[in-house]
Amino acid sequence: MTAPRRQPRPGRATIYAVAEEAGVSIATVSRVLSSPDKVSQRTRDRVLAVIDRLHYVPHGAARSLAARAHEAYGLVLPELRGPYYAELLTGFESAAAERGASVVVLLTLDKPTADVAVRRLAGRVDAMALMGGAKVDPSTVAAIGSKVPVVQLAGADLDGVENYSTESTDSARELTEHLLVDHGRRQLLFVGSPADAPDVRRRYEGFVEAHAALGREAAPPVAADLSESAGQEIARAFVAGELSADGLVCANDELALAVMHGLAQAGVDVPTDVAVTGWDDWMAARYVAPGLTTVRQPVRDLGRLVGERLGGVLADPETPEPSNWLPTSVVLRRSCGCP
Amino acid sequence: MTAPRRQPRPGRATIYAVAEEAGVSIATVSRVLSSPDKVSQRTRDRVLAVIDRLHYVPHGAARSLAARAHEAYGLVLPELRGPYYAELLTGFESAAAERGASVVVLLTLDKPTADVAVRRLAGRVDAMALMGGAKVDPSTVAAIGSKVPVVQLAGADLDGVENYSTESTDSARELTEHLLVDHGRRQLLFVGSPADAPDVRRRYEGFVEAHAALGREAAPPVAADLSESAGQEIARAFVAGELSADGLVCANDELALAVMHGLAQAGVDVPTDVAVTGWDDWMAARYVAPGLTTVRQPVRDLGRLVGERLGGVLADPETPEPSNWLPTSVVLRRSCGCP
DNA sequence: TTGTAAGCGTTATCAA
DNA sequence: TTGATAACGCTTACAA
Repeated sequence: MTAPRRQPRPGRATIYAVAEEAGVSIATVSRVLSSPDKVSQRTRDRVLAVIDRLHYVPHGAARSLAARAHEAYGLVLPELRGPYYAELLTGFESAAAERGASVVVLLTLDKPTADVAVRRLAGRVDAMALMGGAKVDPSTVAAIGSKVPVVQLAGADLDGVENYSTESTDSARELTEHLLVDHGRRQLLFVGSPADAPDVRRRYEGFVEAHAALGREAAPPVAADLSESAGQEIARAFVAGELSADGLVCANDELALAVMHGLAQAGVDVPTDVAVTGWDDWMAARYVAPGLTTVRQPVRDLGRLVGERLGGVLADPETPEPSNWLPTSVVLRRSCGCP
Repeated sequence: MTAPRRQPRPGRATIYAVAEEAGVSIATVSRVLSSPDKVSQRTRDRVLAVIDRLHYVPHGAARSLAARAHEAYGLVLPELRGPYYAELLTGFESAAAERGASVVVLLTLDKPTADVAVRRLAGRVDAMALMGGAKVDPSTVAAIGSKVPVVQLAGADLDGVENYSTESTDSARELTEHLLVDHGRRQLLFVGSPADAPDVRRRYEGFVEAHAALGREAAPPVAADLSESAGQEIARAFVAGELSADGLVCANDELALAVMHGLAQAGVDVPTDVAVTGWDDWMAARYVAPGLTTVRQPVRDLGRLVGERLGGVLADPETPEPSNWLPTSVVLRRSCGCP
């Protein structure tokens, strides 16, 4: 029996309360929880019974402090709209959970002090993943990178920061060539803002490459958020004649679907009058008419890969870096002109 | 100047390193961060400069331990598919962030030891919200409820646990009556598993009530997950004649859309041959043809409400409980038979 | 197999 | 305005 340091404060039972009740030292209680085999059967049972009766739950912060591990990974995302981020988080959480780590999610959109929040987060997790589109300042990335392992997701290529993403440029080129060559489209427009996110930029690069390969010049991108309202606006502009094209390569499905819908309402036929393509292959893409031609990416796998990678470097900093991109595939449906 | 307790370990700078560098005590460094006005301008500037130079970030666990607050809220969800959970999380995170709290997300689906994870989570957060569909054992809820404030989201009515949800039964009754009365449907089937989640159960109750109000008896529910594959299976069964109905009231949009799509492929006309309705009003619902009649819920607001509520009870346990349900609205489109 | 005791890196109380 | 110092609730050598 050990000297109890405090009177049984109401609220949460501590390891001291359990130790006292069970007539053992706090070290033994700790052992019962973390290395049960180092404790005799009898003692273990007695302690476990008390733990159960008192609903004892170890204080996470105290545990983290003593064990020098937060047992948590951070994930920084711009937002959660659409299927992309949710899938990413699902894969990430799953990998984290398998390693006994919780996931702390930080959404940066609409947060004026996102960089401060990211720095703060770095003090509460063992490692973190930053989505490129979250627009965390490179200086912040560098600062926290010196404290905890940090990787980027679909981010810009920063010095010394691993970057994991799905393949984008090649698929965008393939898709664009398909429109240009197979469907003979003459005037394509890329809808999306390359400056907003590195992966959108890579898609636009593929768009440009496809044109270049045919000796043509790609039009500059038509700026648009990856949102429904941006899509409606694009459709309006198109119908109003402010935009002229026979093919719209949209940066994601949400945008593409909104565009298609707006076009259809104005009597513009897709794909006859204008082809439309998206990116992500979310569920709705195959449920609308015409079906949306798009690019499928293994986003959940990407999240899982990154979660596993964080676990890897944490376990051993020398762990070799895995392949940092995942293959995507073009999914042809009717919106591009395919039968 | 204070006695430095440790040699400057590589990796993370501690408050001691900052104090030493700035020639002040750790207490002063702490004050600079938490109550800057209690420190003289000169000292503050000097300390801040060092903090900046060293990229000092306070150790979250140490801070939580000393300050007796984790500065984190937990959110337990079954999964993240569809727009519902992502919206919920977005609202929740936003409210948490405004209160300086991080959000720890736990996904229970496919986790054999979800209850253990939830208990563990209770030791790392100041308060938590549990989604009803996450199927956390009531005994677990009770156990952790004695340690930290806990509320349920769209959950079952448990003794002593606040439950927040969107209104369901009334809207389901209204929707069902609309099908029965306005469209003269004679044979409706509810597609979904009431036992899987309390809010699905409440929707089915509304379905039953509508029938009862007309002196009819509702058919038992047709079990189905809220998933695309379940929807395909339902469509197959319908086409195969295993299910007979002139109206399908589906538990959510994902399910409804998959059913509609499967039906359309088999040449069954919606709504002529069979009406279909969903729940959630996600984006795709208005982009498919025919548009999906569904129920719109303010899910993001719900998440925000719950986050605010946790902040409220934490700040003052006597904070009066806010209204615990949010209104929903039936959205009529063509899939129910409306023009 | 068990207990003692020294941290872990902060916050906050009390003096100075 | 600042500095000592005692918690905070654990983990983990090291002893016994």
